[in-house]
Order: sequence, then C-alpha cells, then structure tokens
Amino acid sequence: MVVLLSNTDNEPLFAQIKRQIRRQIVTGAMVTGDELPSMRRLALDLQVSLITTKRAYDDLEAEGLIRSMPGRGCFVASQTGEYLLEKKRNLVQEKLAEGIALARDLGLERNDAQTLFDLLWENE
Amino acid sequence: MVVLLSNTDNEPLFAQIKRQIRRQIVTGAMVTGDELPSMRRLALDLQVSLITTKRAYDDLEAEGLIRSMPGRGCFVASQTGEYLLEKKRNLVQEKLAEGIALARDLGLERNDAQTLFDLLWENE
Amino acid sequence: MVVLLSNTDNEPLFAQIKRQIRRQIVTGAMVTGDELPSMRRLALDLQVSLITTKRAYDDLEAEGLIRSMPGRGCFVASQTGEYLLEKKRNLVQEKLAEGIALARDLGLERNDAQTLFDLLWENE
Amino acid sequence: MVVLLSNTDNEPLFAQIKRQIRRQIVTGAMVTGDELPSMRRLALDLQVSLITTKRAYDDLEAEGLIRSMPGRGCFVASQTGEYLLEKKRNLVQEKLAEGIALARDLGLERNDAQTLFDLLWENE
DNA sequence: GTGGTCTAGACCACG
DNA sequence: GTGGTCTAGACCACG
Repeated sequence: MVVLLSNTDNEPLFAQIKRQIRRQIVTGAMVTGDELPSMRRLALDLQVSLITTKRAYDDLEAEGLIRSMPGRGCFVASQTGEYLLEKKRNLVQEKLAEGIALARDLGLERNDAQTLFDLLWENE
Repeated sequence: MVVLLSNTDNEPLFAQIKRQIRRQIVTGAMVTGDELPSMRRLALDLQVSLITTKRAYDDLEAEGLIRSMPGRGCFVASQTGEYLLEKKRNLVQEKLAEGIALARDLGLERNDAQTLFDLLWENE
Repeated sequence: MVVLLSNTDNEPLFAQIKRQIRRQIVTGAMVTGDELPSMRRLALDLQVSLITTKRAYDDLEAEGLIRSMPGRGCFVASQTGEYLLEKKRNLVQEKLAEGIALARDLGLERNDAQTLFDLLWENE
Repeated sequence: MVVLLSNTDNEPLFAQIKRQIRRQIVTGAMVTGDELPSMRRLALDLQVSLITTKRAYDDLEAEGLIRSMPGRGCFVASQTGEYLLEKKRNLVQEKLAEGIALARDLGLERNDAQTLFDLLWENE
C-alpha cells in the first residue's frame, strides 16, 4: 500500500490518507483480505500523529471498505466488483453534481458545460 | 438584492453571502452601477456581524466584481458581457475539474462519466 | 474652470476637485487673478456637499495656489512661471519616488526599471 | 523573517506586514517551503491583534505567495524565478504608472520627467 | 500547538 | 450616513 502526503495542499492529512487508501481499494490495487499496515506503523512511516491515521482508518471502516480486528490488524473488507463500481460512481457523482448545479445556477448553456467537460477530460 | 443564509450548512456565512451576490452579478440580476446594500444594513438584515459582510464584500472587490467607495457605498463594477461569461466558465470549470480528476483517478470509463453527467444535467 | 467627478473611482471627492483645479492652475489653464466659482456654486454644480468643496479650496489655499477673499470670492494667487514648473516637478517627483524606492527595495535592475518607465511613457 | 512596524506612518498595520513579507519573498530572502511564524506568534511579537496578522497572511495567500495549512502553519508557496521577476515588475509598474500619468497630465516634458527619474535613482 | 470563522465593540476619514 | 482599520475576545477542526 502506498500513501504519499503533500504539504503543499490544503487537504487535511487524515483526508489525504483516507482518499488514497480508498482509491487503492476501489481500483482493485488492494483486494478483499489484504492487510493494511497498522495505524502505528503508518503513522511512523508518514511522520504523522497516530490520531491522524486512526481517524482515516475509522472513516474507512465506517464506509465499509475495511475492517479492523482488534489485536490482529486491519484488512480490506469483502465486497463485490459491482459494489466497487457503484462506489466509484457515487464518489464521482457527488463531485460532478456540484459543478453541474453551479452551471445551471449561473444559467450556463448545456453546450457550454459539455464543452468544458470534454476539454477537461482530454487535457487532464 | 436577495441573500438567504443557511445555518444547517457548513459553508461559512461570509462564503454564502459572497457566492449569492456573485451569482446575481454574473447572471445579470444586478448590473454595472447598481448599489449594494451597505455592509451595516446587510449585517443587520442577515443578523450577522459587520465583519462577516465586510469579508464577503472585500473578497468580491478583490475579484473585481464590485467596487467599494468610502463614504459613498458599494457598487457593481463595470464589466463586459464577455468577461462575465468567462467568469461563469471559470467558476464551473473549477468545480467540474474536481469531479473529472476523481473519475480518472478511479479509473472510471469516459462513457461512465458522461452518463453521470447527462443524468445529473437532466434531473437537477 | 472644469471639474468632472468620477463615482467609479476610489479617490475621495474633495481630492478629485483639488487635483483638477490644481492641474488647471499649474498647466496655465487658469492664471493669476482668475476667479474661481464660489464654493456654494461649485457644490451645486457638482451635486456634492458644501463641506466637500470647502475642503478642496482650503487645501489649495494652504498650498498657496488660490486666495479666498471673504465676501468677494476665490482667486488664483499670483505666482511666477518658474514657481509653477517647480511645483509640477515636486508633484511628479513625489509620485515617482515611491515607484523608484520600491524598485530598489525589490532589487530590480536599473535597466529593468528604465524599460518600464519607457513603456509607460509611450503607451499611456 | 523580520517585520518592523511604524506607528508614525499612515500605512495600515496589516499593509505594512503584507508589504514586508512580500518583499522578503520576491527578493529571495525567504524561499519556497520556508515556514512563516504563526499568525499568533507574529501578533504577539508585533503587539498587534491576531486579526491584523491574519489579514496580511490572507492577502498574501490570495496573491499566491504563501499557503496556509490549517493545523500545520503557513509556508512560502512554490513559484518560479520568472514568476517572481514578473511580480516585481508588476508591483513597480503600478507605482511608476501613477507618477507618469501625473507628469503627462501636468504637461511635463519627457526630458524633465527622465531627469527626475535619474536623480531619484542616483540619490535614493 | 495551528489556521478558520465569527462576534461585539471602537475610532477614523469622508459625505 | 458610508467604508476602512483595529482590538479583544470566542469556538471550531486538525495535528
């Protein structure tokens, strides 16, 4: 499992950790049963507080992506491919919805918005 | 000019004020030269601190959308229709970019993302 | 005498009035002995408060450019061409000094500053 | 980082702080990644309100010169040398433009203005 | 500890 | 009346 923290970003550390682990699970880089590093181990590696890694793991467990087994460690929870695809769609939909709500609020034409969408998709 | 505040939202008060006034300017509901309510008047109406309205007005002035004139009041700045359209596109693009970055990060197919986009546009 | 007020400018009204009258005197558009409109007349014409025109006239009298004769009116004070040229130079020098102090403070090369100066002079 | 405040100046406190920190960044006295003193620390040292230092830091962040990271501190943002030189030129140009506009408004000859420029550059 | 938001006051110049 | 600056407090999330 790979987590890289950015200090030049406004995103809180715990959120960066959470987001990167989630991405590795929903993209299939980590699969059901894989063991995550312990909270203490990860805190040491990333040079952050234990509270920060615990917050990330707690949130991921609440989302159902991982399971912590006290005394044994943390593992990727079991889930179907369909569930993961659905999860991807939900995450993306949340973000896209904000942009589209704004576009409609400002009275932007659909064509205009579609053009932005296409440009962004090509160039990123 | 109409501004409505939500306390059940975690968007800061000054940001809500800023966003709503900006929308009224970029959509043409307020035009060049229109006078905004005084910072004090608006603070009273919305039952927030004077500093909260001032923060919103200061930010809008930094964006070039309004001009404050000491002793006289605050007014919608002069700007071309083309500038406003550009401003709309920029605001929407910022938001959409986050969703698209996420979609690509998660390995979502373009077709999948486009479907989400279409659904969101129809149903909102 | 011509004075035009801008409401789209941050410069206080009394300062706009003062600056425009001063310019007409130092450029020779108004000469020694010319009568200025009364403070009340000017306040009416410009649709500003009497206090605003009085502040402008008081400041110009303090600079020695005009003389107010109670009961008779306000007149351009007597002064030599050399004095006016000196006055021009002083006004310009004050402004330029700020830019040059900043340029040196930031460690800008003299060539760089001179290039900016030339460009600004050509294009304005 | 060094900031000195003048109370005998009518430049606002937050503007003095902003200007001095900006100078240290554009001159290279502080470089990318350097940590600024916390807003609270600086407020204590300078004996000003926390809000005054925050206002300065907020403005610098809006200019893109620093980045604040909640819970961690404020740091000099990453930027290229070319960007900094451009930034210097812009700051100086703004100031010089006022002097040159005035010189032309007063009908001063270009030679006269150039002489003032040279004198000021030598003697400062 | 850090920055982010917010309040309730104050005094100033300007109109 | 208007906006501009400043203070002395508060509570929050995050580390």
